[in-house]
Amino acid sequence: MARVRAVDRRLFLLIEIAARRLSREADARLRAEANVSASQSAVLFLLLRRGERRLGSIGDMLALGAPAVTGLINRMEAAGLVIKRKDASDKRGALVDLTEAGRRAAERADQVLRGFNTELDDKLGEHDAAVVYDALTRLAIDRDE
Amino acid sequence: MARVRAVDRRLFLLIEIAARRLSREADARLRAEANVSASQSAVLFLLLRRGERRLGSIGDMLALGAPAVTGLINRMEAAGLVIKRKDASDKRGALVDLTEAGRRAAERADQVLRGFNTELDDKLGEHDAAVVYDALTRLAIDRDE
DNA sequence: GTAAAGTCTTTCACACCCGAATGAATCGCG
DNA sequence: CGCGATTCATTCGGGTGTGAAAGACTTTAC
Repeated sequence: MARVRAVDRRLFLLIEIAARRLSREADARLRAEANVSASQSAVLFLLLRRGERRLGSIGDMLALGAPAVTGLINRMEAAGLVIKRKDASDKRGALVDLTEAGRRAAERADQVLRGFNTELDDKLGEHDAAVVYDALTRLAIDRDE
Repeated sequence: MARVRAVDRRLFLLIEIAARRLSREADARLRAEANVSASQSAVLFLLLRRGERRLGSIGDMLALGAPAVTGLINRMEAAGLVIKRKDASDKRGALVDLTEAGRRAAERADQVLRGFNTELDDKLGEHDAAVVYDALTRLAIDRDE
């Protein structure tokens, strides 16, 4: 039904379309099975694996601007997934960490996305998945220095 | 500076991050040089190549839901880029077409994105770019039938 | 020590996307 | 023909993103 090829050959537009489709699907599954959004799940995974972090660090890792992180974390705090506290060693900043509920949600979300990712890998095949992963990593990394 | 690899190995999250970075860059260039947004440029290219279309058709091609298309087209109409008129043969629907200003903006935007795309291709290399293009196309196409 | 510059987060105004619900027009089938 | 199902677009409420500007704090330089 979708006629993606017809739209344009520009890689940038194609990535946007693919990202939109995948996000919609992933978001629906995550909300249904783990009660979190796709954006929230990225923060949960980050905190689960790397522990407590500053807002700015979260933004660097997820390629989000500061206002986006502020809003996302505030909503997650209101949902009881994370707690935010002032950084005693630098009172400009704030540290974010998982709550117990956040940790459980992260683990449920991990299961959901693990399954989703397996489906995507199957669809692409081993070789292509590896190339895509590597290529997107190169694109996602800062160009400037 | 960006530590994308550290975040997660899940393809879906990586695509989101890459899409965000590329969109930010493309959007900035398009606004500076063609005075349109990245989202608007996708509609402009579609109309330039394929001519007048219904709102729903635009949504199908760009993987956008109906409310997103309504808002996007309304903003573009307010900016003088497109005109919307009732479809005489089916009064439920509306047809969207480029204005003269829209056509000029589409051509400027095309130049901008052509250059951007060349940079991306150079960064990826010919083989990887082809694989990524093909893989994303498969991902972007509807899974269900 | 203090003034200037830099860093971190928030606020603001707005673009852009979603699902759900609504209204308008058409289609399809009895 | 006529009425129920379908389709197309819009509105609504809300999440998620942006750049610009402001506020709080820290660092740097003199």
